[in-house]
Amino acid sequence: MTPTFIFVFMKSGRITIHDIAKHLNLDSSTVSRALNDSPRVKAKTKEKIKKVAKELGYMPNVMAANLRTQSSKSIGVIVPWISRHFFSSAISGIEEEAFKEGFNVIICQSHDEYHREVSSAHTLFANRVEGILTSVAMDTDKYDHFERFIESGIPLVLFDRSPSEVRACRVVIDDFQAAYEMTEHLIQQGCKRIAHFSGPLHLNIYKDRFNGYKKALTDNGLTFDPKLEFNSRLIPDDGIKGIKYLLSNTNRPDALFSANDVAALSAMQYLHKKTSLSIPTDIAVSGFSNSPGATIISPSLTTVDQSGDEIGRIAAKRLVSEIKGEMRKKTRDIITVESKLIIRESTLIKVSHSNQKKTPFD
Amino acid sequence: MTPTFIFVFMKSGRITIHDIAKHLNLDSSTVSRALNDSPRVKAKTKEKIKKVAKELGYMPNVMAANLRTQSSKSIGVIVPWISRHFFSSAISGIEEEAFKEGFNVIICQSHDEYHREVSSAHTLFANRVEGILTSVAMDTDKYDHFERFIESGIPLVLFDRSPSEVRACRVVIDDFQAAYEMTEHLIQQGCKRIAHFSGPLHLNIYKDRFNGYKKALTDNGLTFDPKLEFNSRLIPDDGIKGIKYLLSNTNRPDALFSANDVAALSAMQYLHKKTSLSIPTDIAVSGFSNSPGATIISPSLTTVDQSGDEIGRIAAKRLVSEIKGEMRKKTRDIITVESKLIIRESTLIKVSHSNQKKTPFD
DNA sequence: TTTAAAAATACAATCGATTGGATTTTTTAA
DNA sequence: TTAAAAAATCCAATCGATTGTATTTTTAAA
Repeated sequence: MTPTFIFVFMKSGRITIHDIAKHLNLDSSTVSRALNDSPRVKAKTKEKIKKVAKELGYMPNVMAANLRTQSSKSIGVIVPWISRHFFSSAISGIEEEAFKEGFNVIICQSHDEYHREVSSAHTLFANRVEGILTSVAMDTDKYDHFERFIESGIPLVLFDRSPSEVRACRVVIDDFQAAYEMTEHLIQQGCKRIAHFSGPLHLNIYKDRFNGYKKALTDNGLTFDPKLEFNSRLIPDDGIKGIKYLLSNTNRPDALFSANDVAALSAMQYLHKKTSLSIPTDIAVSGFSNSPGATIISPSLTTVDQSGDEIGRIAAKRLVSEIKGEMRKKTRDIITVESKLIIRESTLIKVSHSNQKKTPFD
Repeated sequence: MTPTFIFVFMKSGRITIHDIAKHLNLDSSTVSRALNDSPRVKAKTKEKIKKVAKELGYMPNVMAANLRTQSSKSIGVIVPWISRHFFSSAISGIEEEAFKEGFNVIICQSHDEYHREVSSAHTLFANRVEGILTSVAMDTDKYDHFERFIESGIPLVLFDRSPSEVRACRVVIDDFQAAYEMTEHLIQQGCKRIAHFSGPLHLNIYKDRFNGYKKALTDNGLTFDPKLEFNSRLIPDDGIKGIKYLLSNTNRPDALFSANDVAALSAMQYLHKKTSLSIPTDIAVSGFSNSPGATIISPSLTTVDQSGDEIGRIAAKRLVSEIKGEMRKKTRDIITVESKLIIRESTLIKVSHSNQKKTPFD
């Protein structure tokens, strides 16, 4: 290689398979096949080609390859809020899995707004993502923007908030069962008037949690009192409004099961600062999601652990296998990920042996 | 348009500019120019073309355009942990800004490991990202993997953990000043033996915080006692180890300033559960970052607010303007984002009027 | 009406890798 | 030694949009 040659390379910026081919007096097609380990190239030739490629610092131009193969090697993710712990954990799991499989992850957030979700879906479609992972916005009650992917044969996997109206695989936890167990736990602790903070009920997760709660009540001889339900979007402010509402009732509850941790935490803070009620003896409190705050608050919050990381990982795995065409048929499978009741101080009225855990402080 | 024609379109899947051109008996170059609003195409022709494009449901093939223009329209982000609140907020801000400018955001996480950071950088380079945003891993103390971008003229912007060894713009807060103010605040509260949880000191942010702390001590007539420094990676476990260590000293501190919230929070929990010391009267505690847990813990944690969202947004803005070539010279600017001392209960020994804030519970 | 200038459009190469088919080289068998 | 089979390599089209240059059409001026 002459100095002039080097200069040309430097100037043009990047090495292509043609440069390698020229170097070895071969055709670029042979170089391409060699680098892709095609059986059509002799082993010895492959070696030579790979050696030169390395020497010249060759890096394949992903865009060119993608154009030719009509594959973008990227998947899209739409979540309500990137910075919400559950979602960022899910993204983390998705990223892990996707990168392992050679996919890039393009992230969008809907801010829980329908129109933003639609526009993100458009953007991802235009970017030719090979698959979509999403947890829908609270506002979303129409699903046409997803149909487009389904019609184009682009795999779609829903996780967490996953409306059954969408014809796609769903990765969820058993919200009904988890809520049922949580409610039974409260009943076992002796609670009789158990209140519930419910979320938007057009979203299956909140509907299921609500139903699990009601079923556990009736199965245990308690009747569901509509006055003990407070429906909201479950943002911090709603927790305060909700607990205020419940306490304003003549017959206040002796337990609160919130459909998410966020609202439970702010309700607890309200109880601490503005009332003399103590948790859990006067009122037991539990949440849902096992957010980081649950162990920070005192008393620590009983909740349901749903690993965002694991859900994200599993959803991504499924998506990739659909993209690769490994699925017999892209049916509307429901993949249920294990969730777990985490009993902490906020509901432990009767201290039992099995519930006394080692703390990290010992 | 004949039915056969439609069929061909359907079958081939997607409409290209050539299809539009054929439809109107024009050349594809004219179609391309029309869709890009080139002045070389008559207004009337543009209209016709856009109308047909819409009718046929044309969507540009981003990959083809990118290949031709040699631009990927995407930027890469490498952060230690996607799911850490500060970073997910930063990503959120980055996403906002990038999408507004038509860039996709490809996310990688280093898990605070050097080799993962290197391999992420490689992946992003291979994907021809047009710019990189990063906060480096704790383990990272070599920076060659970034040089490659700089040499190739690919803009790089560091935020948060941003070693000055890298020849790139940095978006940071004034860690020295913030730590200085925090320490002075503790001194004003009457604390005399102020301990510090320091982070890895090869990272500028932790070094600056440490230095700001020491300077404030000496400026206020206190001497820095090395026994009151506990150095670690500041993970939750380190908070416990650190406070245990400090309490084992003969002369225990009356204040603790942790270089992050995580370690401060776990130290506080240890103090609650395993000692009879009360916060802030026996020992005042403060952290850094204003993580969500800071308002959940009781007493609420005094800390320094650094908006991840804003830092991400500003870093992305800068990166985009470097990509667009709007910078005169890509000098190693340092952009300082405003941070703010948030005084809460964990350090409020003397209650002053100015510090009494309205709570969201009123 | 003619012609030069300007505007609009067409042509064709290009980005870099992939891939079916054609051609050349090597191997194997007769 | 030669022909057929197999292996290795080359040729050329392709993916879809972009863009410099060439050509045609329109407009304006003489």
